[in-house]
Amino acid sequence: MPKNCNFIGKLREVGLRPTKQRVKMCEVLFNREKTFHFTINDLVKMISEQMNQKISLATVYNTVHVFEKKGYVKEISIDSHKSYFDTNTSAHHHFFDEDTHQLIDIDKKDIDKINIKKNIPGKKINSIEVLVRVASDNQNQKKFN
Amino acid sequence: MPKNCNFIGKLREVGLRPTKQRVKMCEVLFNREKTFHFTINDLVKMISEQMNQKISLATVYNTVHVFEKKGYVKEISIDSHKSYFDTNTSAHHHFFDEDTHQLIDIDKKDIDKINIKKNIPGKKINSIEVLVRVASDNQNQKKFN
DNA sequence: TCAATAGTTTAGAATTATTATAATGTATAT
DNA sequence: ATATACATTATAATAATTCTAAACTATTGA
Repeated sequence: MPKNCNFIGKLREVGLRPTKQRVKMCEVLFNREKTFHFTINDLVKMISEQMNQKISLATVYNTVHVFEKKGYVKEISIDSHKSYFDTNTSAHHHFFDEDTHQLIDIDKKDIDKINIKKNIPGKKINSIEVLVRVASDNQNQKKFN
Repeated sequence: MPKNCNFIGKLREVGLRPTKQRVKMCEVLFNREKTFHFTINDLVKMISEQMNQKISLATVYNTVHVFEKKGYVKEISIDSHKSYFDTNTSAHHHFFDEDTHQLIDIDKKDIDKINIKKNIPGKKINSIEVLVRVASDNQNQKKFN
């Protein structure tokens, strides 16, 4: 979603009423240069800081999930104990920094096309995603292959 | 872990007392031909069925996590709402069937080596894993790239 | 414009997955 | 055999998420 766009219009387009909570969420999520990775808690914190009024946790959960269903954000599976979301909804790859728990997009050009030489009978591939776990170079080193 | 091995000895090797609960868990997890993917609930159900005695949920949680720390099993991040474990602890790739919620290993030879052309300064790669989501061919089709 | 209504937000309760606790039970070393 | 350290258990606690029902608000159309 481009910067500074008309969030009220965008919300109407997908059949959502442009309430002030939703418009504020759009600003926090989409009014930025780069892809944004967040957890529900991150979002509640940021919205609370930017609004004179408190926002309910349930509203943030509900609205994020509506946005997910409508394709505005996408959930990333990294850690089964926390839900991470991404404002980049295309299938793409990530670094996950195990020290800081930060997600970083991997540019499509920085990874070769993945070719799966086998398929599951009767099943179609929906997505192929790579997760590269990284950590500080001078500690916590594990082998990989 | 090979089939029909001495679980009591294996447990002792990593400093775990071979209680009947742990031996039973070993049998369920490792006494099989192929890699096994499971959730804690799967395991409780299977163990309960195979033992005359009930096993506590907490024991299964605790023991699975001890096994994980000791490198007998490995957690797989697929779905942020459920923890999947795998008896294949090497870094490898998976199909995830979105219809049945089943995990299937991808053989190393069925996927080309992944080459990441960029790195994060000061960070070392710990693992590279690919997740291929599949679903029934005649429904639920999404584009991928 | 302004009420009717359909949809939204909210606080708090409910649910689910997981972890901690404290009492009881058991494997092991001596 | 017995003491002791470690395990198991039922249950309580916690954390993340979802549900609920009442209050609130944006939209529609008279």
